[in-house]
Amino acid sequence: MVVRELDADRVFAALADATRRDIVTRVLRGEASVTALARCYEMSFAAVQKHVAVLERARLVTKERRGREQLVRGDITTVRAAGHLLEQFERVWAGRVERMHELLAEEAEGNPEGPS
Amino acid sequence: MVVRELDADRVFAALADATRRDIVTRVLRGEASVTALARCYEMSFAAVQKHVAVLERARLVTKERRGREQLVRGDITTVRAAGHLLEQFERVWAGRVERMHELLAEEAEGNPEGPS
DNA sequence: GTAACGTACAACCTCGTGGTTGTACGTGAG
DNA sequence: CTCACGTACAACCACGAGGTTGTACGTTAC
Repeated sequence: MVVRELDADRVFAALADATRRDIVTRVLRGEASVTALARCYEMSFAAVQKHVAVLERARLVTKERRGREQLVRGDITTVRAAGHLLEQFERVWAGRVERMHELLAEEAEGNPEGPS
Repeated sequence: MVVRELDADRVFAALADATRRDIVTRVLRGEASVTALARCYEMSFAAVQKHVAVLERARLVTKERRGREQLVRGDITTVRAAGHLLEQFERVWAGRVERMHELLAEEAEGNPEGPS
């Protein structure tokens, strides 16, 4: 397996919100309970809980029960998987540039073996 | 300027759709008109047009009029900017690991100058 | 045991998104 | 000039996202 299947739709959608990106940053720095996270933002506990749920479905965070608390921690592997997807765009783009160079080279050489 | 201000919300939201990611791939490989793109997908022209508009607002693509056509091309710099944002998550995560190592080191040394 | 805490979830509202069809307008070809 | 083409945009619909409040349930503290 490629470490794990990446649900690109869910991951990018989850990252498309400033609050959620902030939550990811916090729990990447160190685990935190849902209520501890909720205290950081000016919105209801339920709202934060939903954000965490979105991040969990995207596998950007994991939850682990400890006593009556639920500890949330960031999952760096999913972040990396998203980064790799972006790198694929880079490769596509680089490939296009390479093809352009080939064309230019052929023209400069007077198309010795180019298409008729 | 940091090359240009990245609107993370818009960029990630734009990337959170398979059709739009496919469009980005195509126009990163080589420019294409909106109708040419529309022919690639089983949805109305207007729908594809909207997707392109979303990508344009996120600056993932640029449009340039040529005659009666509108040429769409991918903007690799925005893709890179998004990648750099993901790398910031990596750094946060790495920083946490580093701090963990410091704590372990202090414990191993018997906390010669640690907190009372 | 009881009370407070941390969590989960349902119901509800509003707004943006992704799709449709229809219409209008500028440009290029014949 | 005329007509087809490429594009733009408005109106509409269905659905999910993001927020709220209220309620319920398990767990810890006292």
